[in-house]
Amino acid sequence: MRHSEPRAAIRAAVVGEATHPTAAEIHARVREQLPRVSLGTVYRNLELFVRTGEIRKLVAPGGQARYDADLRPHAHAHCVRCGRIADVPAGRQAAGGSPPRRLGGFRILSLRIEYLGICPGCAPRRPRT
Amino acid sequence: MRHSEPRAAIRAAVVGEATHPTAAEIHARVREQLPRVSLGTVYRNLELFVRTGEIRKLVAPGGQARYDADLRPHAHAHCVRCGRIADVPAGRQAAGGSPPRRLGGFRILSLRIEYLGICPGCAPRRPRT
DNA sequence: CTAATTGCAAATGATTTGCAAAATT
DNA sequence: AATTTTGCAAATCATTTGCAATTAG
Repeated sequence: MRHSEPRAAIRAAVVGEATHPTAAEIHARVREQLPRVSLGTVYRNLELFVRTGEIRKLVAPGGQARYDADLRPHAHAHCVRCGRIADVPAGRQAAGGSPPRRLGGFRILSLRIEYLGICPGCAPRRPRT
Repeated sequence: MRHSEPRAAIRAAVVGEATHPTAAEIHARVREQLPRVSLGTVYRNLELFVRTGEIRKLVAPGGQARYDADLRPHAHAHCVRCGRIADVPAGRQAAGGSPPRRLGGFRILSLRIEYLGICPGCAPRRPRT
């Protein structure tokens, strides 16, 4: 893998963020510095990073993929309203521990624990009396 | 919700299957009996069933959604090669237990535990010496 | 009779890809 | 100089939607 400005900027936009950005969000951030970078390039590089194991791709129902540069095993809380994803510090529930190597004939590579719910920002604010 | 032939056939195609079919697979099955049913109708009904809680929708990285009529809490093993999804009998790992109601500000609705790996069918068969 | 449901086709939205030009080693 | 990477635009793929016709209650 060669070095390039767009690549470095894309990497920085994922690694520097704790927000699990989407490809479009990453694209926007990269463009602040390098306005000519295309969305296609963002996707190509993210895919590359995922394949080399540098970052992880998170899928959510009915939305864009999000990318996570924190490789430590941890769970996520997905907001079913806005799609936001928050980290759940390991240890809360069964989050920790590495998965078994085999399970029902499958060779297991990784374990994903995802909580679905409503984030604070989307919580229906009860009218004050 | 009214009754209709397409709806009944679509329901039967998900409920009768332990294979976590995709919308396209369900469509194919339904068409064996009712060849005029459109894919749009399949999607509309599946979405309806999901909203009423009759079935559950599973998302996988880079592929179609799959539908699961088994509502008991259980984990899934996703094949990263072919996309197939197998049930993981609860109790194997931390699969069981209902999630906490709140977590990091989120109101938690459900918990998804997904193992990623290679299914038996996709396993690279080691040449017999 | 009235409202829900359908088939069809067109629209959408995210992601991918072909290709010639530009950048990296 | 050889090869990778890019920008752009067009292509794909899954899913959704508008609408007039059909069907259920």
